[in-house]
Amino acid sequence: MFESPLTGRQLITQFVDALQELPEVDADLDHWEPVRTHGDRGYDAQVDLHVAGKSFVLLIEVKKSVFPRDVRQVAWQLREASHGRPAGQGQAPLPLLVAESLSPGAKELLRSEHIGYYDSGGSLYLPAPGAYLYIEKPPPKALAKSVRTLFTGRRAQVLHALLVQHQNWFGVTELAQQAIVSPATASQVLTELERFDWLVARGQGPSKERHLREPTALLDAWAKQLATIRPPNLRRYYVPGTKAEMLAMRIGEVFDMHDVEYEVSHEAAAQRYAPFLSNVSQVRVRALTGANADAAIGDLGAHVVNEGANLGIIDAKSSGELLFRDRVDGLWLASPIQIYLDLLRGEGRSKEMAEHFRKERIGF
DNA sequence: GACGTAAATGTACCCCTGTT
DNA sequence: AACAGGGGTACATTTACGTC
Repeated sequence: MFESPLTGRQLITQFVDALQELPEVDADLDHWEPVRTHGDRGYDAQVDLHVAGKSFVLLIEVKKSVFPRDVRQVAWQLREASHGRPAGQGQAPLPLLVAESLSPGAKELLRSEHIGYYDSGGSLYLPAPGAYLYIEKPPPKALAKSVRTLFTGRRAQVLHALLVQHQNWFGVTELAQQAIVSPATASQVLTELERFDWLVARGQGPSKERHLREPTALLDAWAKQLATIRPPNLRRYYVPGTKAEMLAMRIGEVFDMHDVEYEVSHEAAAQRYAPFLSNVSQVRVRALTGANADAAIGDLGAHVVNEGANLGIIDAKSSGELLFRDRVDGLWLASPIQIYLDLLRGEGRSKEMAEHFRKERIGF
């Protein structure tokens, strides 16, 4: 595949074309500096804009992908440029950022700073006096994808580690060990989070450490992301001969006996941390797939059912999915973060329970 | 020298598709 | 239906470089 590597030139052209297509708008690219003259950190291009009989000069800065973190620096730079330049026809030139992708947070910041923007997804914001333009489009595919992958697989393990110990400061290698990922993966996730301004850093080089400043924002974003991806498969079973309140313990014993890595999650686990429901009729377990797990399920006398299941199995392909499980009273319970995320994907009253649980047990 | 980061490279796996 | 091959994805590993 190839990632359309739009050049700055192409982006600008696309932007000017987008303006032209609007009614009563005429735009000309009148100045383009592919290479900056040394020392001049001003702007990349200038566009003359005529809209509804008024004329404006746009000073344009081009970037690949822009996050809130980048906005601050660019904002300052463009301000300098527009003040430094003689105003065209009485109007002060308007600063505008053109990028291949702009994150939602970055757009919001730009709007509050009254700096115009355009991205390759077609979003446009131009706060010209007397000629306000605002078009909101979903973020371009590349950005949507980079956000989606942040919350899956190994990367999610890094987020999990950060959330579980959100009060701590971490070096990359230390965090990588805790999350059971490579240092490179941990580093990538951290730099991505920094762009969203959810992280603070102190020190540089080998002594660099990071801390999750916005655990709420991160967990909210994760929850939001979950809604867009399909929930993991659940295998439903009925285990005969055990009373509901004893079922979890029984399952735990048998899984331990067969050396199956597992964790109880959903309602049954939440109930043990923060009682909410009067009774829980189904125990949901995330377990490492394999012969051992099959043997354990067989030993329980469990059989597959469509209705009336009292055991649900969620397959885990690596023990990274069982990160931060906790041994409580002889039973492995999923981490509070994992329980919350699982409950959100559940049915019936489980979303309600998720929020109760987050408030009571997670606290942010 | 130890660590952090980015880019290049390697690898295992999955999904799709066309063939038999 | 079974299968091989292509393409894509998700990570790890390697490498090179910068900073402390």
